[in-house]
Formats: sequence, C-alpha cells, structure tokens
Amino acid sequence: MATGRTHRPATRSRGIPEATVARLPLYLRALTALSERSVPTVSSEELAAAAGVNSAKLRKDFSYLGSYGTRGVGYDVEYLVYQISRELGLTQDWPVVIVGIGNLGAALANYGGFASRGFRVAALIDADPAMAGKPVAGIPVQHTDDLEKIIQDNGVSIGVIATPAGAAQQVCDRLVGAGVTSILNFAPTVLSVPDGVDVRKVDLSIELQILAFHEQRKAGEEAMESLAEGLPATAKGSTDQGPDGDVPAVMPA
Amino acid sequence: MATGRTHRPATRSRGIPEATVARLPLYLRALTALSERSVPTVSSEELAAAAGVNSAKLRKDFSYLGSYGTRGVGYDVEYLVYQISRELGLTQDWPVVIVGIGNLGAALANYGGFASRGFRVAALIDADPAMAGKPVAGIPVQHTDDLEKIIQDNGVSIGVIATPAGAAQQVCDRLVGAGVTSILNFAPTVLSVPDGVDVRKVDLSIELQILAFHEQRKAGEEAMESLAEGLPATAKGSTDQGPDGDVPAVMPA
DNA sequence: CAATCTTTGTGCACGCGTTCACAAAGACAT
DNA sequence: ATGTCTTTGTGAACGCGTGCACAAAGATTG
Repeated sequence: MATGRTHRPATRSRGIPEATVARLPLYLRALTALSERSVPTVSSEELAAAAGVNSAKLRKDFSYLGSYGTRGVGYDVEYLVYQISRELGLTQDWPVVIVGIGNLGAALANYGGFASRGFRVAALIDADPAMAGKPVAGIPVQHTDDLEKIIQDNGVSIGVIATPAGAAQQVCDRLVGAGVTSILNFAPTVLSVPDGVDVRKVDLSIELQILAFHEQRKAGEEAMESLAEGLPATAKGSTDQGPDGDVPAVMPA
Repeated sequence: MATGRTHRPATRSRGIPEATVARLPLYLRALTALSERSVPTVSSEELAAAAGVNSAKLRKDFSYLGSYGTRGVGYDVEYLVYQISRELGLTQDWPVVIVGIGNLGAALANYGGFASRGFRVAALIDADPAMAGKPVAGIPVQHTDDLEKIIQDNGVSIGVIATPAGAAQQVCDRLVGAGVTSILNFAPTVLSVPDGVDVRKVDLSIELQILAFHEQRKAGEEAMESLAEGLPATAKGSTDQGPDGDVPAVMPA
C-alpha cells in the first residue's frame, strides 16, 4: 500500500545508519562505566571488547558521528560520552508516560533505567478506576480519561504501552492522537500507526520462541551427532527427551 | 526448487535465515488469532497485513519451511499453526528459570505469555535469603545456592536473567555451567558466554535511547521546516487528527 | 628532526535480507 | 474439458551492514 509515494529516507538527516544508532547506547554505557573509573582515553579495541562488538565496526560507527579519535592514542572518554549523548538526544529531558499499570507497568515505573539518562516518568495511566490516585513508584496513577490532557500538559512525545494486548491499539491511537510520536510497546500485538510515528516493540514471548528454535536445533544436532558416531550421550545432553520423535531431516552429502 | 528430492521439505532444520526465524512467532500469533475465529484459510496478503509485514517477505519466509500453501486459495490456518509451532519447537515443554525476583522478575513470573505456549516457569531464584520460600505468582522463590541443582533436576535449558547489572555475568556463568544453553537477559549488561550458548537481550534503556534519537531527529526536521517556511510552530503533529479514521489491521478485500 | 610505533579512518568486497515481478499451479465457472 | 482467475513460490536485482586490510595521522623516542 502506498509504496513509492513520498519517498522518506529513514535516517537521512545525518546519514547515521539504523544499525549504528542501535549500537550507540551500548557504547555509551561502556563509556560511562569507564568515565566513572576516571579512565581518560580508550582504544577502539578496548571499547569494542567492553561493548561486545567488532572493533572495525565500532570505528566505522564513530566515523558517522565525525572524527573524534586521535590516531595512536584512541578516543577521549569524556568527549565521546558527550558527543554520543548529544547525538542520541540525551542532553534534553524526555518526559515519558506509561500506560497500563499492571505487574509489568509497575515494574517499569520502578525501573531505575528510566531516570538515569534524560528520561523522566511524567505520568502513570491506567484504565482501572480503582487504581486512580494510588501511588506506584511514588507517582500517583491517573485515569485513562485524562490521557490527552496529561500528554499535552507535560509535553510528552514518548509513550510506553504496558496494557493487555486487547487494549494496546486503542491506547496507541489515543496516544498518537494526543501528539505522541514514539511508542515503546510491551503488549504482544502489532500496532499500526501513521507515518512519522516510531514504534519499537519488546516482546518476551517472541524472544523465548526464538530461543526455543535454536535450542531445538542444538538438541537435534547433538542427537544426530551421537547417533552418527554411535556414542552415548555425554555429560551435556542430560535432557534429550524427544517427545516429538521427529528427527530433523538433514541430507548427508 | 532446491534438491529435487520429495523426500521432505529439504530445507528444514538447516538453512532457515535468522531474520525469518525472528518473524515466525509473529506469524504464529496472527494465525492463532485466526484459528480462534475459526477462519479456515488465509492468503499471504491478509496474513502479512495482520503480522505487519510485506506479503512477498511472508511467502519467502514460508518457502523456507516448505510448500504449505495452495495456489489460488492461500494457506490452511490450522496446518500452518502446527507447522510453525513444530518448527519453533513449541510442541515440546520448555522449563524456564527466572533468576532475580525483583520488580521485573516478579512481573515476568506473573506474565501470562510464559505458560501460553510451551514455556513453563520451573523455578524462581533470588540471592536474597529473605525471599526464600516466599511465593511469587504461586511459585516459591528458591535461593541462589541451589541454582545448579534446580537447573539439573528440572532439565532446564533456558534461563531468564532479571538481576541487577552487577550480578548478571556471575549468574550467567553459573547458569551456563549448570547446563543452560539459552539465555534471555534483561540486565543492562553485555554478557559473555562460550560458543554454543545463545543470548538474547531485552534492554528498556536502549530502546528508549533509540526512540529518543529518532524523536530528536523529527523535532529537528520539523523545526527546520517551519523555519524554512516561516511558519510558527503549531501544536505538535496536529496535521493528522484522524483518531478513529483508520481501520487497523484487517483490510476489507 | 627523523625514525618508529600505535591506532584511527575508510575503500572495498562479500553475504544477507528485502523487494519486485512473473511464471506456474491450482480452483472455479462455463 | 477448456478457459479464466486467483494466489503461490521463486529467480533476480538491489541495498544495507559487516569485516578485512591498509594507508594516513599523530604520538613517542632517540
């Protein structure tokens, strides 16, 4: 639908690739740790190891931001912390609302990671009237009826959805209608939003299923290896129950 | 295509691209919803819309699993649910342990998404002796000292880490040492694991920072536009005030 | 000041994933 | 049975991200 209409270059304003943007927070975290230990400079090799990435990738990532390193020395930690923070927009204050104060929503409200860097929980919103006024993480929960007013009064542009799946799209529509343009979705649903609104999803169930796939594959390979060599299962495969009984079909060449 | 052997869909356990695997849970969710509505068949176009992806991508994804569709008709919902479930390893039971029963860990334990498909919370583990024995989500919390025994007794191969960042690597090492080969990490740290162990991370802070980046970029573009056109900044994003105008997800044919 | 050493920044090639576009396959109507 | 219509399955082209390998840049030493 509407393909080829307004060609919108996603990350064209600065030309920073999306993959790079996704790694910047990782670098920032590693750099912050170094900064707290008063380390003045760091090489791409060291920093890459701390962030769990390839050093060439890290250097290329930084090259998109500019030339902030010194050859023969490395990168100035403090300077880089500042540059990345600025690039990510963390030098300003981001008021955030959390909608859906159940188990997960409450946990998110209590999570320290919010306040740490530029993000501030401006309001908690729930549809349950019984929750209204009740403080969670020191913040009184407000009712969904006031959602639009809360968004506008606080200048909120980032919303977190932690409602049940059934309510997510409706909440999303109201958030977007009230001016929110970035949404972090914890509900297990695909949200549809108009152009210009960013959605990122965090889905426990999906992550587990991906792990299960690889786990099954590992178990299958392991079973086939011991089958092929006629070896009994070694220490590792203590739980190779195959209730499925289905041996993956891999044709030996 | 591929090997002419009708032996079986040759590209089974091997050769499924990672990107495809990551989308299978999405398809499965959409298909399950259709199944509950007793929809017998679905076209790639409809299913793709429901899953929020491109229809060509969906067809290619399914082609890696085998030829499960009927040209001119579409895909049989029930059959596809079964095939994807099997491929993802959801036909078997996956006992899972959650380590770190703080706000987040407790929320995860209560999360319904676990029990729904093949995953079962086998144990909750925390380092705080005061927590020991206390039930969370109907499951008594056990102490970290017994971690290895718990893993082995329950045949656990998937672990969830919801501890503070400082404890994550240590917990990870013990999990891996006890036989866990898949880890879902909620702690804001890079975990290092030996080969053969899969780690997926869920990091609220990183997601927010990525959103902030795009948010800042949008604000910058908007400011530049209104600057260029000499327009005063109006109520943010007010151009698109169609709150209910857009029908979500399912498109009428 | 010149030589050497360290580390950055990047051109290039490669592989993966996405998308297009269309022939083949099957359902359905006549 | 034949033709038409719908939808799949996939070859091919393209673009993005990754990693190698190395020249350039600057620090450091004698």
